[in-house]
Amino acid sequence: MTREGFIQLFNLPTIMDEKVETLRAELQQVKQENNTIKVMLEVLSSKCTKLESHLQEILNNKKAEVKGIRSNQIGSVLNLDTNKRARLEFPTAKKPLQIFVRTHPKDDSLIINDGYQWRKYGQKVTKDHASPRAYFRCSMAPICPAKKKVQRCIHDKSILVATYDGEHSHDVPHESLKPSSSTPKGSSEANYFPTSIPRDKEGMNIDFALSGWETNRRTSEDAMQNHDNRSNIKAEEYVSSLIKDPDFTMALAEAVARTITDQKKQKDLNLNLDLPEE
DNA sequence: CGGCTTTGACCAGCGC
DNA sequence: GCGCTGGTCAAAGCCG
Repeated sequence: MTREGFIQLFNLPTIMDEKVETLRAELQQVKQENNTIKVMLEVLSSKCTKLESHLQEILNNKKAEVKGIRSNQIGSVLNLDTNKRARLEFPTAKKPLQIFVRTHPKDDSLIINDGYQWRKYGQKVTKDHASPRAYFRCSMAPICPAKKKVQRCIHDKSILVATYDGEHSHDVPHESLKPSSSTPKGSSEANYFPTSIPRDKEGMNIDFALSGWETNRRTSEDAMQNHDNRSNIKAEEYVSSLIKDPDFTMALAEAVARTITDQKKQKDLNLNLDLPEE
């Protein structure tokens, strides 16, 4: 055996250890990506369900039009009969807008900086969620009917799901797209990409928090924090144009599906090579 | 002191 | 009618 050969043989365990470490790191990364895709799939699936129900609703409405408005008249009479506790009810939008916001994993607050000033009026632990749901009311105008519910995603607790009800009765506060000074003391707010998604596009809104999360996590965190007003508005315009394109949603779904296929291929390859699986 | 959050109590709707 | 659940109220306490 040559001298070089002996040295190589002597260093073999170290080389193997390094390789194992590299492979472990890669495996870990793939696992994380897998989790992200799971969440995205869940979101897409829920949106698909919403679209289906919306379609069903449209079909039902068409049927109702054919039959006439008789049933609606009966319904309104029934409403008048109710002798229930008078709640301050304002006319709200037909469908709530849902927004997904990524927060720091260690941040357990339910506060999202979306440019408006919200006052928390309740918190509840719901049946199907381990994390509590917080209820907020817009406090920018005395009689603003806008409300929102904020809850953490079941599968990824770093993601906040905000459901908006009602429309604001005042102007959009562009200035406060940055974290506002009126923000509750000491609370860290979630990074937020403003949207101007029309309500009729509900179900097609994009999960800003999720898109490109794994591939560009660090960049997006830093970038979002450093966004100034102008870039936020630009982003808003850009996102709006994307959302208006129905092909974009399809392309996104295809991309997710492709990623899953690629991952499966990689896994099969690893198995063929007899690589250890955790 | 005003504005906010917290939290237990209360209420309405719904299913059984 | 009853129990469960989600949504809201309101008193108490905290903080700048």
